[in-house]
Amino acid sequence: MNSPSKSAKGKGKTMSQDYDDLRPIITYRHILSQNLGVRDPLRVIALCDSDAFYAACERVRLALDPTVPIVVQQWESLIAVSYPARKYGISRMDKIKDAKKKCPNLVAVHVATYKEGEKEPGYWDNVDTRTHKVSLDLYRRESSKIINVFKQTLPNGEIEKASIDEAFIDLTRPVREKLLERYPHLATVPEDAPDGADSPLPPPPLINWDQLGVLIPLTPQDEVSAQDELSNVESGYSTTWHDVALSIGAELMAQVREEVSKQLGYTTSAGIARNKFLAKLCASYKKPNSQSILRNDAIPYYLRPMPFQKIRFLGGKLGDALAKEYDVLIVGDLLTISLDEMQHKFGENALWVYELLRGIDRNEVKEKSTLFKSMLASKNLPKPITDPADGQHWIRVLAAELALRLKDAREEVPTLWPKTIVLHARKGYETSRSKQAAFPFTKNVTVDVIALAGNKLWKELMKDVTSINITSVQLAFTGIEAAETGQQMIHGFFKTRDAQHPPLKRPRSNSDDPLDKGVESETPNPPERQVLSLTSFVCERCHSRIALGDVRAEWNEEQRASALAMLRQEHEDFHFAQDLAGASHPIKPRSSKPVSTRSREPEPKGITKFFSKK
DNA sequence: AATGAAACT
DNA sequence: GGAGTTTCATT
Ligand SMILES: Nc1ccn([C@H]2C[C@H](O)[C@@H](COP(=O)(O)OP(=O)(O)OP(=O)(O)O)O2)c(=O)n1
Repeated sequence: MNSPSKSAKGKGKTMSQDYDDLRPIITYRHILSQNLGVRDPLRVIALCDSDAFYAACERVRLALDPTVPIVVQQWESLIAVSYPARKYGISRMDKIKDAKKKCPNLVAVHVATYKEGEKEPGYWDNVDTRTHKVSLDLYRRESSKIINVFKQTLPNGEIEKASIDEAFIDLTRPVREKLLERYPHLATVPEDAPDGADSPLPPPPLINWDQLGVLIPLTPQDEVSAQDELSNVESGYSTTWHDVALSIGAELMAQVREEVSKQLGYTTSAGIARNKFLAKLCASYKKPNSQSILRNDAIPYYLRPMPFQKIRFLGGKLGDALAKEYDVLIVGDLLTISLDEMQHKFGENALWVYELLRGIDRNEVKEKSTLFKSMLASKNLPKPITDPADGQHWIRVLAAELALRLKDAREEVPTLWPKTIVLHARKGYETSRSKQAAFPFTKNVTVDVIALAGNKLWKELMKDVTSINITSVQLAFTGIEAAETGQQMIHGFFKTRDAQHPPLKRPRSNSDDPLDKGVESETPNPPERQVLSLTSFVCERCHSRIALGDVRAEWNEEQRASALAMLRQEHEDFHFAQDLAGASHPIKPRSSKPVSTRSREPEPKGITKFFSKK
């Protein structure tokens, strides 16, 4: 089947040819190929989204029954509302007071917060936005647990974390495996096939969609009819092999979601379709705790009446601009705009918008787990900082968060390291200043090391400034990279380092803090005083004494210890860098193909920057 | 390197 | 609509 015959282009009418690739011919070659990527006619993509995520996390943490109406509170407002609570008409951004009015036995949990002096977030009484900082750590951790269940359940599925509670899964491979397993005759090209491997597959079987989720209807009539193949047959619909693929994808997703539910207690909603965009869009067709399947032939009916501002990337200014420019709201209305016309008005963006509207999305599901990411902790200050000295406090809180997060991240990828640290400070609305610096390559990224670096940046930021009125502080790691190949040496580095500095067996050593190790290792079993007054150390490798260049009188012991720890780490990094330079060169990343069409999610561009500096 | 915008949860 | 993230484009 090829595209429908061309019909004349008319104004104000959407053409059936707008959706012209819904039933591509599928051949043996297709099913036997491994790497067709976005051009695979049997591609199956899923988007899985956790229901009322923050609320679910708190519900699980508190071991509450899933039916209790629970809500996550942030100051006086709500940021997540469980489905049971939604039954009472409660919505996000209701005030907690109103919510309680609507549902007197509502369970309200305030988000965990960091507060002054505490290294870890907690659930405190009397939280206050002026003194506390919201912590999303629980949700991040639960999120990564869910991702791990995905990975473990679908060893062959490519997984891309899309947000704290969403992930795309490329099911194409596992689906094809099952397809061939279940229909082994597809694996061999018949002798009498007219075009050999390029012959079309034989007719597909009927599908029993029971238990597989909700089918998004093909037509208004289909909407009211029973969801089975028989009725489809009667209405003239014929199943495709891609439908079969989708149904297998749905099976897999049902399994995965069941695992998440069993292992972790979270319900999820998923969308299953031929590409990311459609998977995402149809995931919200029915929630909670459900999954929806969008067959290719259902795309036009589903997409045309869709308000396009619901589409990812069209939810913001671009969507507004489109709506305003053409004075329309739904996808169908935009189909009348020619590509040329759109390119004229929207340049760069035009092509992929044009394609999106037609259900085309060429983006791959790419595993980007932790790679290529930055890590930012920030705090808006309702009560602005006016004294530069007060910056320290918040920087320390942010540093604590970053330390925790990096530690968590390294549990999965131990060789993760941030190349730079950057501090932003915003005054009022607009006018933000930032300052960045290289971050030492070290395993022991402690609160102190981060805070010290942050404070240094803060000072640079604050100097040559008379009046300050900081309303927002942000501390971030950027250029976080994982050493992948040829990294035995880095593992080695970490190991030797630990071996060289084993925790000394001192009864009440706070051995949790690697900082202690370093200091102590230079002066075994020293009296506390002595340790605390050190301002230099002797390097075991080069036997020189390395001293702090600048010891400030106003430093307290903690600050001094931090400074020393950082100095030591910098010095060790220096040695490590030398070692590296002498060793065979580590990374050469995977191929980066030049193919890429303009897309909103550009292909990885500069992976080659890896280790490029000497 | 610094700043800012945009999009999203 | 608040708070927090992340990425990208521009300067
Ligand atoms: N404007 C927003 C949107 C979301 N979130 C947070 C709270 C949500 O729990 C989490 C996930 O966002 P979703 O948009 O996926 O919404 P929910 O998971 O809460 O509900 P749903 O079941 O509709 O996905 O992100 C937020 O803080 N602010």
